[in-house]
Amino acid sequence: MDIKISFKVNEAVFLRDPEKSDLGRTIIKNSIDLINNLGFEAFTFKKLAIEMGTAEASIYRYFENKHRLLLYIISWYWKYMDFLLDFQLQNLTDQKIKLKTIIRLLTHELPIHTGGLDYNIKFLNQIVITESSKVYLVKEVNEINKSEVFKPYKELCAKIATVVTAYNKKYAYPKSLSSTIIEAAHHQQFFSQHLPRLTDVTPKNKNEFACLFIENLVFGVLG
Amino acid sequence: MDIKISFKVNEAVFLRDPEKSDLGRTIIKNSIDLINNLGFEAFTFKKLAIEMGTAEASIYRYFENKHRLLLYIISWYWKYMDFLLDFQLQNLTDQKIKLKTIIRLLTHELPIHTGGLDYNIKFLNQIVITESSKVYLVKEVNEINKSEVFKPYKELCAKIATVVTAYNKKYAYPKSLSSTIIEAAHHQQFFSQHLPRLTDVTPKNKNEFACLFIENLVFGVLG
DNA sequence: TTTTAAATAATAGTATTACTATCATTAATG
DNA sequence: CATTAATGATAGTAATACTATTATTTAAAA
Repeated sequence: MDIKISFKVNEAVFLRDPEKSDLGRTIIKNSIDLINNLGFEAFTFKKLAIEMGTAEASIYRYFENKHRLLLYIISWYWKYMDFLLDFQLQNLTDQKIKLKTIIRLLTHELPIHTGGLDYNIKFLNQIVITESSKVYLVKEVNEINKSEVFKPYKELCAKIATVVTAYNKKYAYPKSLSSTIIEAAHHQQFFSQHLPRLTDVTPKNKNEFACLFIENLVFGVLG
Repeated sequence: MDIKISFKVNEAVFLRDPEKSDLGRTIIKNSIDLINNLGFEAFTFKKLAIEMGTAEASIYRYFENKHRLLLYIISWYWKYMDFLLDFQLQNLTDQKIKLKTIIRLLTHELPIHTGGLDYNIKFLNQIVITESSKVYLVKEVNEINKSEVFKPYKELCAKIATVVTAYNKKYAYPKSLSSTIIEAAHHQQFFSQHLPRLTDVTPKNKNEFACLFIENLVFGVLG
């Protein structure tokens, strides 16, 4: 069985759908590699074009600018996370185990799923940790938000909030808790990698640290 | 009594100390206004120079680039926050009240303190919310960190962690909780302003929302 | 007060970035 | 086979992110 997973990212994000052509898919694949390599600030369409052996203009036919490309990648990730969540929560009835599954998913590298993901998952993970907040922390956030491109993030957040509420009906801030654990998952991973004194990471629990901290946080608040 | 508050920002951040000349102070003051206006991405030294009626080259004598300028502003804010914290925690003995004071400080506009702050505090606050994470979410974070420029953030975090531990000696993640509440304070304010569905904000509690959420979170985890 | 040094203004210049436009070529579709 | 759509190749422009030079002003030292 050779399942090919693909997600529809909101059309407002791109000019031409990169899923629908070889060039498009190559753009995404190489972007993930190059953004991971250079960081988003130093990443340019010119460099990407050279890397791919294509013309800069060709990339501009797919994305208005590099911010939109990043938004595409991050949206794709959110959709994928949403899918994995549905998949992994299937048949679970214990809300505590559901929450643990969610936290585990948010604080670890994406599992390599059967079927053709030719994106580098390790790199994608790093990009999400380091660059994802840059898609909304911009002056034009209200404008961009009008075209509903942040919907995947909001839906993921809403889905987690549902489980939070199912676990504790009296808790007053399910959505804020959800967005906080998503963001904290990224921050605590980034900090434990680069600025460890902002965390309580130890050499021993390096890989599990963010997961442990957030579990403790969530079940602390929710009881 | 006319107290002039000033904080020494790590010398590695600037080329020439902006506190020590009129031009330097004007650069900071106008930067805060202009970054708030344009957002950090669209902000340039050229535009700043025009705004100030000076030459672009003059600004480059103070800061290597706009990232360093932002780092200066954010460091200044961290130092100021640290000072305010010392000031407001003075004479408090109840650890719960201390924590509430900290949370209140982190989730509200800076109080306008007696004495000459000619920076626009409202703007500074918005910049911290929207732009502060951009100072460390960069590829060069390890390099930059070597020159100790993130020390003010780490010290602030450590100070909050001390109060956390004083409140609950058994809690295992005081530093991670501290960095999380600092970051969540920013995120939840940003989200409640621009992407409210990622939060549980209501029209009624708009101003107090982030504070209420984080208080609930902190005392939920710490008991 | 003069001399000297330091800071700033004014101007120019360069490489890179962030695009847009044009046109020829290739591939896909009907 | 003809037509359309996608790509490649090339050029060009305005803005960005700087560096360099020289003249002028201001401040400090002799």
